Parts: sequence; structure tokens; C-alpha cells
Amino acid sequence: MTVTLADVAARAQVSPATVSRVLNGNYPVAAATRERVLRAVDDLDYVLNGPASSLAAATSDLLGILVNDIADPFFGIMAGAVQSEIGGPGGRAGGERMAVVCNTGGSPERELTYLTLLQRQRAAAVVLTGGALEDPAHAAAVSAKLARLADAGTRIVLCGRPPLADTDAVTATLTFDNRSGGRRLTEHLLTLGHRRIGYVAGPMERTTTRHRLEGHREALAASAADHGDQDELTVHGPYTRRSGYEATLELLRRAPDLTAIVAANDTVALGASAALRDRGLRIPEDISVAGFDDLPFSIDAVPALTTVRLPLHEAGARAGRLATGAEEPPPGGVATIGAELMVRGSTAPPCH
Amino acid sequence: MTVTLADVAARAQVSPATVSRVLNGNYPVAAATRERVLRAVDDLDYVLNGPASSLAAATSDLLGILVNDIADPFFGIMAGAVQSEIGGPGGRAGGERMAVVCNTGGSPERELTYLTLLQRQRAAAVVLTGGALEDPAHAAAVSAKLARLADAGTRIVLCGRPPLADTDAVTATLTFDNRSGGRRLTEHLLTLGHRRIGYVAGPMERTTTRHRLEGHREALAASAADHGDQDELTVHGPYTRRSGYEATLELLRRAPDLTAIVAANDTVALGASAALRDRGLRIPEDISVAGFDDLPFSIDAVPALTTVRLPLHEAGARAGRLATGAEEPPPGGVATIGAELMVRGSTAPPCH
DNA sequence: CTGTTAGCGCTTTCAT
DNA sequence: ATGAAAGCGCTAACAG
Repeated sequence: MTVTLADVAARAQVSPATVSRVLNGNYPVAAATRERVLRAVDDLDYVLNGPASSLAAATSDLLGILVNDIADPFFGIMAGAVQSEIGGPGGRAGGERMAVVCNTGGSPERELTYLTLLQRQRAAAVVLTGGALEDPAHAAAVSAKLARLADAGTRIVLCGRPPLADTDAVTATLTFDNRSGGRRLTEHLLTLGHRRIGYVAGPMERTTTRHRLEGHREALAASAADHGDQDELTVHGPYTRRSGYEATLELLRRAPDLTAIVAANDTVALGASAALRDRGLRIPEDISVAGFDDLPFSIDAVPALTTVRLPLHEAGARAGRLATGAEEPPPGGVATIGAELMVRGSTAPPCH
Repeated sequence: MTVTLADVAARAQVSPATVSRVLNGNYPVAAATRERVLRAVDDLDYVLNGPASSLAAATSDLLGILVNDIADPFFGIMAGAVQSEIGGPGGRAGGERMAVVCNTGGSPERELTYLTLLQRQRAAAVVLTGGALEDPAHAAAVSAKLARLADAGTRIVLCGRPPLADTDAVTATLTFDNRSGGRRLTEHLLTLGHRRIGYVAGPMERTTTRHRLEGHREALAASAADHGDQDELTVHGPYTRRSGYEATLELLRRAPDLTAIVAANDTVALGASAALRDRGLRIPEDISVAGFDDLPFSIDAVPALTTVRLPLHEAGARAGRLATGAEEPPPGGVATIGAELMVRGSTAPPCH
């Protein structure tokens, strides 16, 4: 029926062990023998049985990538970069790694379940991308899961996620400097002369949301613009265009004298811009808008969006190398990835 | 060391077979016994060994999704929709399916290698998304690979890809009506009064590119606007913003009297719009622009982009159901997914 | 409804 | 450098 190692061995007139050694290339085999085996493999169109290898070797070539939303380029770019670096498809029969992108949809249960699934598959590595949920119970559950994975030999890499406390399960952490990015963005607005700035924040319980907002508040606190009504000028919502649209209308209702709006990310900023336009407000003449991430489409907004650039591709690529052991973890296991302010047309001095 | 089924069996005082039956839930087990087993599983923190199950059962719960570019929302949306429908993470221990998103980056070799990897993992199903390469050699190689996969019991679903000729390996094909979408879009432009229309096409060898372009030409041929110089008014390039930008500059050079530009997709249209703006042309007053796909950001372009809406989410979800056998294949195995013209602000009558 | 018995296809010491 | 043999941890008949 289906071709097995034994069939190949028979045809090449060698033992199954030899075929295995040729395919895995991790053992000396005479060149002539290797040739013969390889030909038999081709003749028979043989494909290694992954589950059987994984069972016998107690390891697998699967690498899991957890993302919150695969339809969001923020995650797509990182996931693609990870995959590009894991030395997957390229060579011949043996040794290929396969990256598995798992879409949690932001659900804590799914995150946990995917980790279990990955554990079940004896994944070689797991990369967790993007902001984490701040719920302590969930954080503890994730830590526990990661600890078991690490015990089983799985490498754990966090990419764009804050370091985990009290655990040595994580091989390496690449964390974005969301706080300082947020601070610099708001400082830019303050320098332009803005004093009443609305903030469309992300979902309440996410680290990314909190850090960006904290940066924003830090900048305000250090300036003369903090009138103690910051909570009123902040609206939370999911990282979606729609949320940006609605939150902006709400902000306008609460404070019609706003001269600038900072959004949780670029997608939200797009929604905010649409709401402003629908209200008849011109950007940046009547009101400034800023985003975060610098996704590819942000430069094409009209006017081009002022935002904070996160090197998503670079971070993902490095995470991929860390996950495969191709790169040494940074000292202390944690590296902070800088964020760069991109000033473009959507922000300008307020005109009173 | 690591907990096995036998450990659970011992602790629950049943045979390994019973534990297996409880975990897989596909066999009658007394409620009391089940309880005992489940408690033992929890006590021991047992996780099934995926490779071992797959080996013994000769099947796996892996489902592969091949995409050309995971950073492109076109694919991200479809992949997310597939995953949402495969009945993955949700329930308890057994029976979870895991979707594996494989990023080919548009490379034929990687496409083939990923298919081999999926075959090696004994994937339960494979969903191939997006346009196919037209190279006959590669098409034959893919067909051959799919045939072996199908032989091994893997379900094959094409989503947003034209049907494969001469093969019964494919379980179901969901194909987008790119040709008629392209035709209707250009008809819309012709109706507005445009006669000189530039076309920024996708990469030469892709089915998607060809079908959309054919639709465009069909519409022109049926009108008075075809002056036999269509080739001059067409520029090919990858599905990127940059390509749209550069191709548009080239078109403007070749034919400064253009009153409209149709792009291969929305991303390219964004690049085209940027080029037009940089040239000082107003959209749609001086020149109209249209895209294809109706990705989420397209409505936020300024002016909002006229485009052709492809129901990516619906198609992906259906592909997911077909891949898991939750839905019957359409009669003949092929269903054509309609495309809907979305007329928005970026197109208007030309002003001479 | 539950236990017994064989493998699934491969890797890997241990010999030779 | 190659072969023989013993599992890896689980599922699936087949009994009972």
C-alpha cells in the first residue's frame, strides 16, 4: 500500500537503519550506499512518515507561532518573518522544519488550547507574538503550560510581548518598547502645541494597550497639558477600524475642543480619521491624528499617518532564529526592540 | 519521566484501551469509569502524545493551509476563516484539529515542499488558497503531489483558485469569479465615459492576474474604447504597493492622456494613488482609480476606493467546512464565488 | 462495557 | 560503515 522505510531498504539492498541514517544525514554513510538509497527513495517516491519519526525520536520538526489575529498584518508580518528564518522548505527529504501559525483570535482559552496541542505534537519551539492578557489567572496558566513545554525540550520565544516573571521556561524575549514609543508620540504632539489630546486605547486587559497608554500619560504628566481629566479623554475598544470610528465620535462628544487624537494602532487611527472626515473635520488643519505600528498602508493614508514604527519583520526574523537555536539569546534573555517616531502629514500645529 | 497513557490507566485502574476510548470519545464508556479516567488525566497532567496517536491511527488532526503571502490580509482573512471553521480549540483533550498555515511566499518550490511536509505529517486536509502559477511543469508537479495526498486520504480543497484539470484528487474547489469582476469594473469605467484606461496588472504567470486582465479586455473589446493599443496601456508587476506606484508612473509616461487606472488589487491601487498624488493629479477629478478585493482598508482610502468585493471570509469558512467534511462538496465539485462591484469615490466621469 | 494483543513506521543503542 | 533488535506511546481489532 503505502511505501515504508523497509521498502526503500529492500530496494536499496541495505538495512532500514541505513536508510534512516541517510535520510537524517546525521551519521556517516558510504557515498555509494547513500547514492543507492537516494535513488531508491526517488524510485519509490518515498516520503518519511512524520508521526513515526517523531514518536521514535521523541522530537518533531514543528514550530508553533501563536498570533492574536492572523488577518491583521501586524501579526502576518511577524509570522511571515519567523517562517522565513526557520530554515524550512529549501533542502531535500530530511530536516525540514515546518512552521504552524495558530490563530488565537485573542481568546485566552484558545491560547491555552493551542499550547496544549503544540505540546501534544511535541513541537520543537513555540513563538508567542503580540501583547499578552493581563489577567493573573490566565498568565499563571500560560506560565505553567510553558514550563511543561520547556521541560519537554520545547524552546519558547516571546516576540513583541513583555517578559514573563518568575519563569526560566522562556528561551528568549523580544519586547517592543511600547511605552517609550507612546511617550515620544505624545511629546511630538505637545511640541506642536496641542494641549487637548484624545486617546483611543486598545482593549483594557492587554499589556500593549497599557504600555502605550502609560507612555502617553507620562508625556502629558511631564507637560502643562495634564488637566487631570485624562480618563475622560480616553476611550477603550478593540484594535479595529470600527472601534476607532466609534470611539472618536464619543471623544468628540465629550470634548469638542480636542485638537488631536492618538489611536492605539494604525488600524484604529484609520477608523478615527474616517469619523473625523464624516464630521467635516480636516486632517491635520482642524485636528491631528496619530497611530502606532506603521503598517504598510499607513503611509498611504491621506494625509500620510504620523505613527510609531515597530520593526515587525526584523523582530519576527530574530524570533525565528532564536526559536531554532540559530542565534544566541540576548544577555539576560530579554532584548528590547526600539520604536521609531515617524512624523508625517496627519499631525500639525493646532490652529485656534 | 514523561507521563504516558499507561500511567493514567494504572492510576485509574483500567486498561490503556479504556483511557484511549475516553480521550477519543468515540466509543461507549461507563460514566463512572470515564470520571475516574478523567480525574487521573487531570491529576497526572497528562497530554496525549500526538505523533504516537497519529502513527497508530494512521491519521492526524493536522490541516494545512497554503497561502502565498501571510502578511497580506487577502490571505490572512481567508486563513483565519478556515481556522474558525475547523472545529479546533474549543473542547477538551481529544479530537482537536490544528490548522497549520504555510507561507509559500509565492515560490513554487516552497509550495511543493510544504505539500511534501504535509504529506509527511499525514495531514487530514490541505487547503490551497489564492491564484495558482500557470507554469505547466509546476502545475503537473502540484497535481501529482495532490494525487498522492488524496491517495493517502487527505482531503484537498482549493479556495480562490481555479479548478485543476484532469484530476479527481481535489475534494472541492471554490473559485473566485475574477474574470467577470474585472469585466464589470471596467464596464463601470466605460459607462462613466472613460476611454483611455491604464491597467496595472499582477505578476505575469498567475491565474488571478490573467483572469482579471481578461475581464478588463473583454469589457474594452465590447466597447468603442479598444484602440488596439491595450498592451501599451498594461504594465505587469508583483501584488505590492511599490509595484503600483512605479507602474503608474510608467503608464503616465506612456500615455499622459489616461483618465483612469485599474489596479490588479487594492494594495496595488494604493500605490497607484500615491503615484498620482505625487504627480499632482487629483482623484477622481483628474483621474479615476479602481482596485480589486475590497480589503478592509480600501474603504478608508481618500477618496474611498472603487473596487470589486471578494467574500474572502465566507469563502475561507466554507473551505474550512469542506476540508473537515462538515459540508458536502458542491455538485461537480466546483463552486464559483461571485464578485461584487463596489462603486465608491475614487471613480467619476472624466473631465476633458 | 472493558481487557488483551498486536502492531503502526521509525530511530537508536549495541554489535560486528 | 552497516546490521539486528528493541522499543517509542498509542489505537484497533478481537474477545469476553
